[in-house]
Amino acid sequence: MEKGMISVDRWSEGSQVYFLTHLHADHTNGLSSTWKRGPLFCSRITAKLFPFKFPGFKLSLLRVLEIGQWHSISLVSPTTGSDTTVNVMAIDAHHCPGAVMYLFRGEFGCMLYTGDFRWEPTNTRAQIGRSMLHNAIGNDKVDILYLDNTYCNPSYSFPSREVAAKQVVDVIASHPDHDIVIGIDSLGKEDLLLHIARVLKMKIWVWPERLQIMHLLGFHDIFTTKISQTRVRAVPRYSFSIDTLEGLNIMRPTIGIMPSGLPWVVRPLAGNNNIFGLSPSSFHHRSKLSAKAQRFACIQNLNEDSRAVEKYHEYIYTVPYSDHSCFEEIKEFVKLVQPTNMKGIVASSFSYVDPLYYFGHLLRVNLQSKRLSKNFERKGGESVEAVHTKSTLENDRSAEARMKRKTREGDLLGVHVSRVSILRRIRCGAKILELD
DNA sequence: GCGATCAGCT
DNA sequence: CACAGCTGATCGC
Repeated sequence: MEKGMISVDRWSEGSQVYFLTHLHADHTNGLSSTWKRGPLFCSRITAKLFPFKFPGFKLSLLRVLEIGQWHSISLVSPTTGSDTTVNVMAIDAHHCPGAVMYLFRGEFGCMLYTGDFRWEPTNTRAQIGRSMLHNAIGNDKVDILYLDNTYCNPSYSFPSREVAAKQVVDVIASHPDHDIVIGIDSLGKEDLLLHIARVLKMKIWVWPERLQIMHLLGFHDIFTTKISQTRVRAVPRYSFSIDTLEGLNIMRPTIGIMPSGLPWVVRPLAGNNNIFGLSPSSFHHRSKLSAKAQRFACIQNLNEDSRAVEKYHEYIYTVPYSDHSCFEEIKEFVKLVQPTNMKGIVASSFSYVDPLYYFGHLLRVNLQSKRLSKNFERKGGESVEAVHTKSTLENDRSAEARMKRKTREGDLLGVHVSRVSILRRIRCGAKILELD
């Protein structure tokens, strides 16, 4: 078997060290309590939460990286077989608690793996992150950027979380006699809940496991599991549906709030007309616009930057609160990093767009990648695979073959996208073997 | 009986 | 359709 060096959010065999960006399930596929493949690096907060998600995990394998500090790791070069040093820095990704990006320097060059991230233009933590990253890169150049391309399409435009949190507070305040349920996951959106609790001076109900996580994160006296103490409840997103809200309304007047970067969130019932806001069908309709119309739509979106609260259903509001960067923020990030090449880390079953399509022109001048980018734009679909292959450090043949089997080329959104025909979203992770 | 994986669903 | 995640069935051990 070919020997590897480093894996990020990938847990198959063959690497000497492994890095975890954050604890969401789509980044930990393959990780388990019985893990024994090698040292696992993560942030301090992730390490603190780790035993909760993976009880029995051999903690001697966990390595905490302090944010903003360079760490040296001794590895064996997969190309020469001799000892080599890799330097790595973790930087706050501001996605969910503990989420970090990793900047690597080694014989393979300099690479940045963002994991999932959100850096709003005016956010303090993002500003600290930007200057930290800028200083860490210094005069070096980033050879390859692995980018959170979740919302890598101009149609994804939404306000900062600060603005969206205010929208949520407004919705709650305008329903003084209603119970409120907010759909959240097992990690993330804490800042939103803290904002609500502080401004409206109320506790927030969470389910028991979530309360434990809140306590691990250091939030005491704000959350409760006693239903009588508050009218605002944060509930698991999977338990949040139109059916649930209709059921709750038999007992008490209740509204649901869905914080999401996506314009559709709750699966409509069969036959539901979706008369409120941007429905799945209207999004599809918009998606069929030509590339030119798409770009026009995106300019319009820029002007209205703050997408508003939408009433999705009689009892359900969606608020554009996202823990992923919107299109403009991704673009600013790429301009900051100026990588020589880049690759998206998210392959969505619906709208995967290679970041090179929109941001190829922002790359540091590099003949090979410029040529690839040009081919990509000229020939479209056929060359997508070529760009994918050339721009990746991935070398897991079986995984690649699997991807090819499951991938077909489509022409959605007026751009050539690689459409994955399976239903699940795929997080790629990265395995670094050698310089491309 | 247990963990890993997958289908189905939200 | 899915930002992320649950439940239950099945399979190999």
